[in-house]
Amino acid sequence: MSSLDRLEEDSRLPAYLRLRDRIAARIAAGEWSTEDALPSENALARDSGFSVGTVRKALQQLVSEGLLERRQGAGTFLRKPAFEPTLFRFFALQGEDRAQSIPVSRLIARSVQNAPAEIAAVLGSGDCIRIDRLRLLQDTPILTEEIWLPRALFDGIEMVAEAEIGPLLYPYYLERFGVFVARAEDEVSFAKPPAAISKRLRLAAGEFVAVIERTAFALDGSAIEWRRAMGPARSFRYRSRIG
Amino acid sequence: MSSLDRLEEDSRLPAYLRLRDRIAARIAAGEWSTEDALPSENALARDSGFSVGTVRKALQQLVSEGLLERRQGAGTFLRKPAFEPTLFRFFALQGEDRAQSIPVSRLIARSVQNAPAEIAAVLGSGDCIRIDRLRLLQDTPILTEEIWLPRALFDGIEMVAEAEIGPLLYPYYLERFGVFVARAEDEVSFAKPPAAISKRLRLAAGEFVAVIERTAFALDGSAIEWRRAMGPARSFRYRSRIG
DNA sequence: GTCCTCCACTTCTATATAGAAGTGGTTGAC
DNA sequence: GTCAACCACTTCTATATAGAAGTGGAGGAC
Repeated sequence: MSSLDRLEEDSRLPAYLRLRDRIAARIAAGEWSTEDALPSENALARDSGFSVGTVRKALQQLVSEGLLERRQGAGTFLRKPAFEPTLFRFFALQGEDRAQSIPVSRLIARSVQNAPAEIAAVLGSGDCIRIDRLRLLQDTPILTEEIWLPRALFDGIEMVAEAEIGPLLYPYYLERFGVFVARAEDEVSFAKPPAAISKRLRLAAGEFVAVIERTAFALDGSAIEWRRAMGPARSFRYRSRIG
Repeated sequence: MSSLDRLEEDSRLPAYLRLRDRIAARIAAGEWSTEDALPSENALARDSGFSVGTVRKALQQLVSEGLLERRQGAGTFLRKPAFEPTLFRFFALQGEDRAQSIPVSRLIARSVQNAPAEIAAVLGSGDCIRIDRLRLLQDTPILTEEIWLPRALFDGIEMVAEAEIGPLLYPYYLERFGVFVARAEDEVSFAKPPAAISKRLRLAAGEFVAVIERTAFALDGSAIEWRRAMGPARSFRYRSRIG
């Protein structure tokens, strides 16, 4: 089931972009694993029929998209993007020992559902899977998440054993479903939480939460995931870089 | 007073990076205005003595840094990064008419002050100018800002007529002081405001604020400005893009 | 005036080539 | 065994050249 089949090559596109697409498809198909060198420029040029310069441009493109990294003298390597750490850094631990404690994920519920209109509009379809997840740090609830995935891409994820998924979702999306998260957009706000959430996070009465609404996108720009995360506003800290 | 003088060219750097630095210096010196075309690749190659390919690489570098944009057939142009719009988009107007109302800036106080230790550490000097500013939308206070600038770079800004500064600071930094803001780091959190702030924003008793602490950096990576903005948490919305 | 064609100019694509710079393993001297 | 020299291999820099693709203005047909 090569991903190449689905890829109708647009001949109006310049050669280096078509080559980029072909390599990206092979990456998505899992042809190379992380920390494993891709073929060299010369080899790719020979195999593809393009010149070395064109191959370089295609590879450079993939580097700028964050898919590959190249090390002079050593080779070209797959780069697994590290999204989750940034998300978890949102909620800084109050006091002392930050380093030693390990965040834990617990799946609360998974089901096939019709997404609300706004979410369906973003994802392009209302036929969705909903995942509810709680993340804890030293048995203290830090973050509750509500995650919506289009069933067309992630069919079956509601049945997988929890242990198989692991604490990080984006790498799992890639490995199991061939879906690569290229970028995301966050929207941060503050709100009074519904009673159920308040209880789940063990908040004091009237305590506010920070709300992070995130839309994740694939390389081609289509939306892949929508999620809403909430955590105690008191300990909230969101870092972001502009420009 | 050409910025070139201060720039000791590191001869170990590859040619395209040295050329990049030279062009960046000319940009920072204000040689070209926005929406004004830079010299063509051919012209730059002739003048600099490098080949066209090397010039292209230097320009491409500046594009990827967000300083320039190139339009095929038309030319290479300065790109003024649009920071302030993003900052103002933080606080969405609650209800109806968003488009037609125009945000207003009002300077509350300006003075030469010794910065607190944490801020001095970031800016590299405690000898600072402090600006307090209030931003309003339809006469409603939306955001109060406390801005710290190193006096070495911005000496005299505390005396300038308010009308001259205008509502946007970063363009003014560039025009008046030759300081170019290349990127910034934001940190968003949630807090109970001091009484003075609460009053200034006309908040109800016990109402919380969203806090945005921003450090702005120049091209060379040095910190140029630190600011803390606060606004009612209720109407707060922060957008950010990852990856 | 309005539209069309053409032209000078821009950036972009694609190729070829030569050597520099860095990496990692093998080989050989000691 | 240890170290250094070497080597095959990688990516990176730099140059040159030819033509494609897009822009914007000038000049002519009507």
